[in-house]
Amino acid sequence: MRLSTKGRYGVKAMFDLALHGGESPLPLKTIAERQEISEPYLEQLISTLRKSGLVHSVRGAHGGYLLADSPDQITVGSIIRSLEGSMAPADCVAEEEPVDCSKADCCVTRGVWEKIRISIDNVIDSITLQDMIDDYNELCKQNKMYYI
Amino acid sequence: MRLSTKGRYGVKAMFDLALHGGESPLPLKTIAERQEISEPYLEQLISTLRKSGLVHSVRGAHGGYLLADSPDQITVGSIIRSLEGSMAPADCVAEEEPVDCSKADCCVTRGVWEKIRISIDNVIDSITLQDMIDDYNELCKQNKMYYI
DNA sequence: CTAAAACCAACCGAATTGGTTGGTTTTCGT
DNA sequence: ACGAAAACCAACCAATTCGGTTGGTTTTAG
Repeated sequence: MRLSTKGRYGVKAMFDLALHGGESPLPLKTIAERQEISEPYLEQLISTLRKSGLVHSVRGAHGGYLLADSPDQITVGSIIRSLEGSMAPADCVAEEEPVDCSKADCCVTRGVWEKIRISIDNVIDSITLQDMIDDYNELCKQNKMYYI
Repeated sequence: MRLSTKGRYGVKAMFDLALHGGESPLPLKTIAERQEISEPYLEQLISTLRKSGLVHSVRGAHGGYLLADSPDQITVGSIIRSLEGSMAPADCVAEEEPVDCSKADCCVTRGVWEKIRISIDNVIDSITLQDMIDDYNELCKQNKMYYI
């Protein structure tokens, strides 16, 4: 049950924006190169993130992207959900428009899928970009591994 | 990040075996019909489960399948892992042969994927087929919904 | 005016998914 | 001894998804 590159690249890009972005917009090219992601592909992903209101864009020369909110207000969950939809292991337990099954009221496996979904949601909704920055500062900076 | 039908059908089939199976082997046809799964497709899945040692088979007429252990010894995790591999959201945090990344020692997103994997593992390894039977008895039997 | 950058739509090859088809072997009951 | 039931097995297949690429247009700072 792998996450697709959409979710993984999306989180990487948003983390990059949180770590290296500031007042002035960060061009996509910079993010794509630093995170080693195909730029035109990342463009599709960030377009989705923009439509979800997680980033703002500035067009034209010296344009780029900015986080729409402070890093401690943006969760990994909101990023992943924007790009991949619900983290439900089965359609019948998705948050948004769960496919309803005729046997739902007596489906034991449904209970299992729901427990998994809730458990994933708890994790991804509890991690913010600020948490990741803090991790980065502990994990990497002291090892003299900057700007990754 | 949906589970594929392999994992979902596999858990359903194993639950069916736990609920309706007994001393004598249960033919696949019965399970497939009751769970509304294509029989030849389910055959591929149960073949995998057999090779993983989760079920035993009896060939010939009046043959079928039996759980290899008591329901309280078989976890949902072992079933899903047999059919789908690790529940890791990214290759770099899979239990078995994690693809190692050159940046692993300074990768913050890796930490996120690992937390997700551990959280999923905790849930699926804590649910046994016996737990599902107990849920069934509470949830369905009192509503007079037998044999589903 | 030009370069940089966001924005957009359409296309594409490869892999995966969710099966099906067409057998063979084994074993029970008669 | 034989027929039916059932496990076992390998190969094939259509549709979808994945992970992009291509080829533009619009916008804006300098």
